[in-house]
Amino acid sequence: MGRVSDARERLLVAGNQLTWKHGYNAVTVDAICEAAGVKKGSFYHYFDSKAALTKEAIESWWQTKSRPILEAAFAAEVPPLERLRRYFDAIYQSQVRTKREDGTLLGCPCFRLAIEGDGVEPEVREAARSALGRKRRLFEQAISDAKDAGLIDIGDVESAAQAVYSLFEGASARARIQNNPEIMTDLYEQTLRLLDAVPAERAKQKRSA
Amino acid sequence: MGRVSDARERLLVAGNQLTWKHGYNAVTVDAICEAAGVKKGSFYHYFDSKAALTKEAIESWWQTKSRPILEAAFAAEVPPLERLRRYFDAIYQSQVRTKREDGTLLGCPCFRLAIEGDGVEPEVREAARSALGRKRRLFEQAISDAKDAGLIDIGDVESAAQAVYSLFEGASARARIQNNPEIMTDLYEQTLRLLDAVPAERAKQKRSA
DNA sequence: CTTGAAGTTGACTAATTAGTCAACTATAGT
DNA sequence: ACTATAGTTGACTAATTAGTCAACTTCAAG
Repeated sequence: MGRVSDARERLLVAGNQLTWKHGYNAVTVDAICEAAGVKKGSFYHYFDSKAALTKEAIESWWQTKSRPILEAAFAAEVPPLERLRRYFDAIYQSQVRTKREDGTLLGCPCFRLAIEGDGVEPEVREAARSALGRKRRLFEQAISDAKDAGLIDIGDVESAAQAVYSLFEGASARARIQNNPEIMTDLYEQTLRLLDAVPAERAKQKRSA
Repeated sequence: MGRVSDARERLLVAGNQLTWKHGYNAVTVDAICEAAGVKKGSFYHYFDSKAALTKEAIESWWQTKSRPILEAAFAAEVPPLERLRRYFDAIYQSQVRTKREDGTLLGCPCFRLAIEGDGVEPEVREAARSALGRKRRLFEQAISDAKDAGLIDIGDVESAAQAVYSLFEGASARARIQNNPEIMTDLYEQTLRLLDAVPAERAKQKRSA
C-alpha cells in the first residue's frame, strides 16, 4: 500500500552515471539528486548514505549491464578462446558507443572505483573488487578450458590468466586516459601471444584479419 | 633578501604523498597544510590553487623519484630486453617497500590521477598524461632496439609496445587494488611471450628463474 | 644596524557539503 | 470512501571546503 515510485531506480542510474563519469569523490549527493529529478529528502528515504547508494549502484550496474555481456561472451558452449575474443569485441563496441554518444570514453566503473584511494568507503571498494573478481574468474576458466582443449601451450594457467586479465584492464584504463578506443583493437591477437596459442589458432587469427 | 624557507618543498612533498594515497578529490588543502606543517595563508603564498600545487607536485615527483629509476633501467648501454626487466624489478621492489612501510601499496601516482574523472582539473590531468607518455616512449624505444638486435620477432613495434605497456600498467593497478605486489612478479616472462622472444632469450629467462 | 622583500599567521568569507526532520501527499488494499 | 502506508518536500543544521587578507615576523644585503 501507499504510493508507488521509480525514484529509487532513477537514483541508482544517476549515481552510476555520475560516479562513472566524474569519480566517486567528485560526485555530490545534490548532483545525483538533481540528475535523478529527486529531492534530497527522498534520497535519504531510500539510502542511508552516499556510500550505501554507490554500493547498490555498482551491484545494480553489474546485474543489468555487465553480466549480460559477460554471459553472452563466456557461455560454456562458446569455444574457449572465442569467448575472450567476443568479450574484447563487446567491450570495444561499448567503448566506441559511449565515446560517440557522450564525447568521453569511460572505462570499467568498478576498476575506476577500486583504484581510487581510501577516500572511498571500504564497503564500496569491496563491492567493486567483488565484481572485478567475478570477471577475472571467467578469464581464468576460459584459459583453463583452452588448455584442456589443447589450443594453447602454457604451464601455469593461473599466471597466464593474471597476465591476460592485467593486459585487458590496462588497455581499458589506457583507452580511457587517452580517450581513444583504438588502444583496445588488437587485444585478442596479443592475448594469443601471451597464451602461446598453437600455430593453427594464430593462423586463424591472421586469416580473419 | 627576506627570510628563507623550505615550506614550498614541504607542501609539494605532502601534496604528493596525500594525493597518491587518498586520490586527488579526497585530499583537502587543509590536510596538505597540516601534513606539511604550514598554515593555509602560506599555501596560497606559494600556489594559486590546489590544482596548481598538484601539477607542480607531479612534475617534482617525476624529476626526483620516477626519472632516476627510469634512467637507471632504460640507459642506452643496457641491452634492450634487460631494460624492461630492470624496470619491472625496480617497480616491484618499490611496491614491496611502500607496502611494508605504509601498509598499503600505491600504484603509479600519474596513472591514478590520469584515470580519475573530469573531477580533476585539465592542467593536472595533462601533467599526469605527459609523464605517462614519457614512460611509454621508453618502452617503445627498448622494444624497437630489441627488434633491431634480432632478439624478438614481431611485425609491428608500436602495437607490441602498446601491449607491453598496457600489461605493465594493468598489473601495477591491479597490484594496488589487491594490495599485493606479487601480481607483478612474472611481468618480464609474460613480456617475452608478448614479444615472441626468440628461444635463446626465453631459455635465458628460464635458467635464471 | 637599517631596510625592505620574502615568509608567516590566524581570523575571515562565502560556498558547498552530507545528512535531518516534521509536515505533507498520493494511492493500494480494504 | 476510508485509511494506513509509502513516497515527497523544502527548509534546516553543522561541518567542511577553497580561497582572502592585512598585520606581523624574520633575515640577507647594503
